[in-house]
Amino acid sequence: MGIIRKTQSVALLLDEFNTNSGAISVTTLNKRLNSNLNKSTIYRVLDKLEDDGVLHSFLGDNGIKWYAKCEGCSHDNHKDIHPHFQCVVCGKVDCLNVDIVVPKIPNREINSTEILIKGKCETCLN
Amino acid sequence: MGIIRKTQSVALLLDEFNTNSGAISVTTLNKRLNSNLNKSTIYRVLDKLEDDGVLHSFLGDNGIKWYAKCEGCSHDNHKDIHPHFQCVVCGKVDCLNVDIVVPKIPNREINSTEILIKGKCETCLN
DNA sequence: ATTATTAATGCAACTAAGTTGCAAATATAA
DNA sequence: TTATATTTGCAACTTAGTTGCATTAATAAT
Repeated sequence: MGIIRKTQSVALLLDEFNTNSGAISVTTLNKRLNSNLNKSTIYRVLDKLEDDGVLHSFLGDNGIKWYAKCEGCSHDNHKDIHPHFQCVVCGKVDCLNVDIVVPKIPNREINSTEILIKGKCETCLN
Repeated sequence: MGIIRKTQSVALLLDEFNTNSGAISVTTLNKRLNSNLNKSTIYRVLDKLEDDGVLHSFLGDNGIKWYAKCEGCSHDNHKDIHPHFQCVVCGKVDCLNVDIVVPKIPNREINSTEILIKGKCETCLN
């Protein structure tokens, strides 16, 4: 079940994603908002926003959860399956607007695919 | 730095990978071996075996670390970059012998790519 | 506008994965 | 057989994430 009431917590969290491009890790959100929001609240609201198709989540480098805004997703159709890119220098993560073809695999049914590409981002290249 | 001495711990852990096909999660190894080995030892030995190119590691569904035997890797050349498949029913994880083409991305340097495919495995399909 | 209802929040306590420092044990070299 | 240095176990710790419950605050009903 997703978001039902428009609360301060929801507004604060959504604001983070509206004022920043790219993905944000849960640990970063906790550090940024811990004076305003309890960590349980942060986890619960993010979970609901994902349910609603507003955010999508994925695992970054150390198994830490990241969230980013969805484009064209809904509750039962998370359709922007795209790779994520994590910079090994600055740690920043972005969604990549790239298609990667995952071949069919004999005798297996594919539900979803998570692709994490690691390397150096634009700003850290030089 | 990798393995230097041939200890009981190393033998016990390697045995797990020799008698089982597929990948094994750290949590499973801890459950299986906790009467023989301390968890610190398990983490440390796995780490060294990865350094030596005997095992490779990756993150499964919930950010839990999995290990599997390498084929043709060495300390400074982990060359079997392949996708991993995790069954959403039984939780089993296998290495897939499949090539997935990751396109070059403008203004970024790609170091590595982790691909986790989720779905139903052979045995859980029916 | 006031009250009633129920979702959302804060809090504290908890679980589980993973790490670390240090003393004791055990491979290997001398 | 002894010396040395790696490896191990242990206990204590860190951090991500979860849960139950009482309180707070949106929303609906009056």
